[in-house]
Amino acid sequence: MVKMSESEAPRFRYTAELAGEIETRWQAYWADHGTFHAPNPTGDLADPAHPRSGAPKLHVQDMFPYPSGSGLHVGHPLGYIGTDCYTRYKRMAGYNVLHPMGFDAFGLPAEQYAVQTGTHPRTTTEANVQRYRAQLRRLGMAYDERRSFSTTDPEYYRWTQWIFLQIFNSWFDRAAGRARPIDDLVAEFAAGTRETPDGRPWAELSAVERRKVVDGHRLAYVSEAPVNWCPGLGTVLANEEVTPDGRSERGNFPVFQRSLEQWKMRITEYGDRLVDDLEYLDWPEPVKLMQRNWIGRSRGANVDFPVQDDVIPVFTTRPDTLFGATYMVLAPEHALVTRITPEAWPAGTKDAWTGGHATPAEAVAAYRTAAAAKTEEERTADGKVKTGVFTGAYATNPVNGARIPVFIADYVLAGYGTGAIMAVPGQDARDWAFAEVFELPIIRTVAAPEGFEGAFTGDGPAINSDWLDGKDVAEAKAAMIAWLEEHGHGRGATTYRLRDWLFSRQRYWGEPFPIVYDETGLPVALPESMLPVVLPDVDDFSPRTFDPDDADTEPETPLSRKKDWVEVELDLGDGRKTYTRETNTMPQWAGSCWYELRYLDPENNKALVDPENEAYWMGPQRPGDCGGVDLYVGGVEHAVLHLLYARFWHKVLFDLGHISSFEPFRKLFNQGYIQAYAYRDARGVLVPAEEVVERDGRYFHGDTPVAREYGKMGKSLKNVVTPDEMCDQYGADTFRVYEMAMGPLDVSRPWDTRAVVGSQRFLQRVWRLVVDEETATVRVTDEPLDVKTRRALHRVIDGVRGDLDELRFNTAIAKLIELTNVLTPLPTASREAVEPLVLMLAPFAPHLAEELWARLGHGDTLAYATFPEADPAQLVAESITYPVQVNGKVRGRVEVAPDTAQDEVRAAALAAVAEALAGRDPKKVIVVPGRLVSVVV
RNA sequence: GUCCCCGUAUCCCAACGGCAGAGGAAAUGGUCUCAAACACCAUCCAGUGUGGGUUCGAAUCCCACCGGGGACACCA
Repeated sequence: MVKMSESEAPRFRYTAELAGEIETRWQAYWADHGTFHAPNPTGDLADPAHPRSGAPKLHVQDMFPYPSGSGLHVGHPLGYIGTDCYTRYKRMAGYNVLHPMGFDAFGLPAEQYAVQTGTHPRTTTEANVQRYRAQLRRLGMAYDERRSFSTTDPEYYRWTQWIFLQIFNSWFDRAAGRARPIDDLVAEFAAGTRETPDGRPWAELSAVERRKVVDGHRLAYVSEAPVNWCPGLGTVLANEEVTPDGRSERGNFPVFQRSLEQWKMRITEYGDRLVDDLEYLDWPEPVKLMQRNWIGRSRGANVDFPVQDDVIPVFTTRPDTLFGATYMVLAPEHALVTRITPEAWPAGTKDAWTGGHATPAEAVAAYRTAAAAKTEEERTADGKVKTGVFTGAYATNPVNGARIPVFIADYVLAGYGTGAIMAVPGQDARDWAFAEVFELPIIRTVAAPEGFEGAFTGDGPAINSDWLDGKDVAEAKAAMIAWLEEHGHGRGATTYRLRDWLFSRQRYWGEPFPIVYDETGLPVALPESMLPVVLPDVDDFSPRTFDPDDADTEPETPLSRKKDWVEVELDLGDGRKTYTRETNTMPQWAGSCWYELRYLDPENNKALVDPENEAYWMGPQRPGDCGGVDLYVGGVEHAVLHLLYARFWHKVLFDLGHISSFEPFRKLFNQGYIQAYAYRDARGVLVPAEEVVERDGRYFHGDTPVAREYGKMGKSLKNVVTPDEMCDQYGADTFRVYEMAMGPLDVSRPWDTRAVVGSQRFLQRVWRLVVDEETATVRVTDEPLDVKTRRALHRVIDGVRGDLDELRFNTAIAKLIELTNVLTPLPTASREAVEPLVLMLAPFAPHLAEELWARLGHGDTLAYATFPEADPAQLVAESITYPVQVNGKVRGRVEVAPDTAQDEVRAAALAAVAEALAGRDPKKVIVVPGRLVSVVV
């Protein structure tokens, strides 16, 4: 098809073939000349002679991809093209632009492929990275290729391991609210300024005891704790990697709670700062909200409720409602349940409370068994109907001595707060629902509005609350906390939903820990000089996996089978000894937790980043600024996981003085997705989307009618379109312009190959404006523009700059098309308009723009040419046409000079609509300068 | 169930509270062609999801509802 047309089209038309030739040539030029190298202030990448050396900086970054085996489809590069257009514009506008790209290359698919085929994951990964690089180069991305890396490069993960050691070798000083070196903690213990856990002097502790105390404070630590064990994957998972219905995010296998010894990171200590510092960030509100939800900070109080000889602490956000606490509920799994359960039902036990059982012990046992058998899904699915059972025990409400029954119920979660609550049905919808089922008293302690039914959770004066009466909720909370603390019944407290980050995985394809164990079984950090700990080759890449439903299994790591690697003889200061290596590997998130920093100084082998380079590219820009990447573009699916972990590591590095910014990404932008239609025939079988045709609004595959559906682009839906196909059929520049012109960057939209031709026609018109299609001669003249066209040109320049600054690429392109359409019919193509047009086109269609720029007689790349600036004098219209409205309807128009006084406009307007007024007196005349005149009669 | 975002022409999308259309696709007609495709020219197409309100004036602001997408979902 394409070939036929080329044989008869004018010889020098801008076809896909010509575009391909131009594109290949300019890609080579850019690579050969290092056109997009960005100079650093210091170190290997410093270059004082660079045209942007010392210029204002701009650091723009994309969320780097995992290089999958199937390569890029047209949806993947949307954000990359967006940042490329933006940074090319900003570079021309005078900024020193850092726009790098790397690869998040550790991860499960390469490992699973290795398990199936025996191919080393490194082989697969490197081949995929090469393919991605080639695809991105073909799209004309202006990356500084010197700054590219994969997280799997030993020279990269050496620093990932180095950061792990920083975290391992520090602790969180709550008084200071920040991380400090672990040596400071040891010094405090030794000096006696900090008490040891059991109160004995530091000197009396044995060496092993001391190490255990210190290890208990490290930000990275090993602990035996309930974790998410996924037998189907053969590994444990972080909470964030488990779906709400209790399955693995990857693979969708069942996940079980098991108590296992694993590495964790003390991210919970940073809960407050991770919430509070969101204020500094220019991020989409939904993402901030998701982070707040995930961290789940609640302020309130812990209150002690005596139950027989025990004291059960509860956490509440509403200490002000304590007088309304009419019963207590423990989670079924709560440790004290058995102890407080008496032998017989006390007098006055209601039938509804016993579940029909003869003794409390029976009732409790039956309820616990039933609750344990339920999955997480079942527990929440029928969440409306409250279930539970009376334990037979009574607690004492500390504020008024009231005797209140203690229940167990599965609406109280063992893992949150203290696993027990005081129930205040008057002010809590869940407690209200439970109280109705179990006929429990309801006492309102906040005055509800007249006629209000149900639990009232709003603000209002306290009632039925003795000395709290009349206070509003906030006052009452504060007063109650003070009272509890004064009388020893409780204290103010803050709880988080966030848990410590499970950091070890039983996988092969990840960063090894820089940790060994000595004869005590305690971890020992390897010194920096031994980094990187290189991932050894093994024969078998798979962790031991199990029947996905078999919870009673134990993880076994691939590295543990490599005995000659695991056992190692080292001198770590105590002479040569045998140590055992840690055989877990780090989770995939590790490499992406800090890559924004390595781009700044990728070849530095003395530090992860030189402080001067970090301060220049990412440091705070003004007092009160958090610093960070100026623009970070990626999908919203990383709202919690990656972005939370990266913020955490960044803050630790900040605390330890390695960097000057305390947030990694100042501005975040979530790009939309390109989705695609898929088609099924009557049997429900997918047919290749490219073979489907539309006739009269219906869709056919051959002669078979097919049904259209809308979804992700992917092999499974048989609707993949690749950028390579688009480059072959139209050229990379056309593809770039099309993706940017389809709509705003943050809006998802369907792919439509048929519509791409519109962008090609546009570029062809621009080409034709400069180059004669028959002779290839340049047809641009030095004749000045006529006055009207000049004004149009400057309006477009002004608009395009404004659009680009706000990432509104679609409207910027529309304005360039508009300008082209204005210039096309003119008898002569004037340089005065064509050159700015070519420069403004450069961010979107860089190859074509470079080619035209060269043909216009410029000897150098336009990457550093000045982006056109509008002449303010040209933006003032020579005359203004005012529509004149009478009662909201346009009844006439007047044309006046731009500087006409309002009175004159008013007079002219009234004259213009005299007929419509028909002699009526205007009640009111509104003149909106430069816009319109509105007459009210 | 709660919260957030979005509903403009056949489709993708524009429009500081001020004449609803910037741009693209499709469709229709034409120029070119032996013919077709490409290219070029022209034409066609909505009163802004629905109902109220504020205003001289509402796609835009407010309220309710409908439809689509997303987040959270016993977190005390």
